Amino acid sequence: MTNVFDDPRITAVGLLYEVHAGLSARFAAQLEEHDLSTVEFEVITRLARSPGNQLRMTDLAAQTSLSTSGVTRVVDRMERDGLLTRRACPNDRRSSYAVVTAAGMQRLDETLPGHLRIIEQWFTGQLDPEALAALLDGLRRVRNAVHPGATAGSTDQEVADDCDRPDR
Amino acid sequence: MTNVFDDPRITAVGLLYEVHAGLSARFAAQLEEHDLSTVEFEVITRLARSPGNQLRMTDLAAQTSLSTSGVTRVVDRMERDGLLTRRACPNDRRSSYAVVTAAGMQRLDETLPGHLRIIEQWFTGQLDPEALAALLDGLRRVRNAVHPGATAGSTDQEVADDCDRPDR
DNA sequence: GCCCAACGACTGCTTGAGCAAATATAACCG
DNA sequence: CGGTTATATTTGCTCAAGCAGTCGTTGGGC
Repeated sequence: MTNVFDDPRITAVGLLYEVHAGLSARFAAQLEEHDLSTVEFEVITRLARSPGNQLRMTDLAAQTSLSTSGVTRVVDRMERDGLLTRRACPNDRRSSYAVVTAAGMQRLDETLPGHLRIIEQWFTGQLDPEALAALLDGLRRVRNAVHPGATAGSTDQEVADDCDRPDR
Repeated sequence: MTNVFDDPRITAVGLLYEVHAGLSARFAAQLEEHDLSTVEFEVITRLARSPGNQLRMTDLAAQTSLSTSGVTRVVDRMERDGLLTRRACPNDRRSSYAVVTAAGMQRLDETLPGHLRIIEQWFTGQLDPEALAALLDGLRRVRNAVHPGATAGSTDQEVADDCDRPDR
């Protein structure tokens, strides 16, 4: 019975994947209560954390797990549902912005607290502070190695400089 | 700029997700060299680690991320490609087994070493033993909490008892 | 100013996955 | 034994996502 699949490396990956799957399922369940899919939540979050609550379609694609055509379609749906709007970029008529509407911001506001609660309940709250720190530290080091260009957070170096009227 | 999205909980999840995405991408790239998709690899692995290199369709679905209809179709494709065969269950004519063929086992043998190398290179090898242990311990605890019925490993309690002629 | 390469968004097509219905079989109960 | 209920798999339909091609726009070289 001493087969390859008991290899600790396999086990390690299995663990990571099970945690991911488990959390994803919890998230999906909670998001569904607010009529949001996982990608819609990701999209609206990325937009909301960006200056002016907007991003060009391409940048949005770069920050999410989607291709540009995927973004086109998610934004289509979300625009239809009133969560987002497209706005033309005044300086470059090829580009357009996806902007979160008031309704979209409200939906996000309704959704976030529960989302944070779930993270707390099933992830961060499961470990005492040192253990959590150790976990995150390990993850961070692996992330930095495997980095597919991530740290996607605020990568907007000088984006939204001259192409943008961030107010409104 | 002190917005909600800098919340450490969000960051923690982001880290986990980036690690997952990064590793998944590496895996997919290596698997593609051997003409296997992620789910195909998951399927063939689950089967190969099971007694007789086979599993009933339903059990296979339970052990993977797929629905039963999803399993039907993956097995369709893999059968067409010669990696798997269906075999009728002699005791229950509703059930059928998916069995790994010799070609399937060979494909898996060709694929696994590289797969393990990738895990080592980008994941387990990134941390010294204690840090890795701490990471895995943290993951394990979160997994046990969020557990969607996982520990999918050798859950086959008394499966393949009377419904099975595990030999050829 | 003109041309051409690069770029941004969108669309047609294909693929893979899930849900729900259909089919076949099994098990149970009287 | 006959009927009802549960279980295993497959199939029809729908939908979301990617790739590759299209169209309009931009910017640089000359």
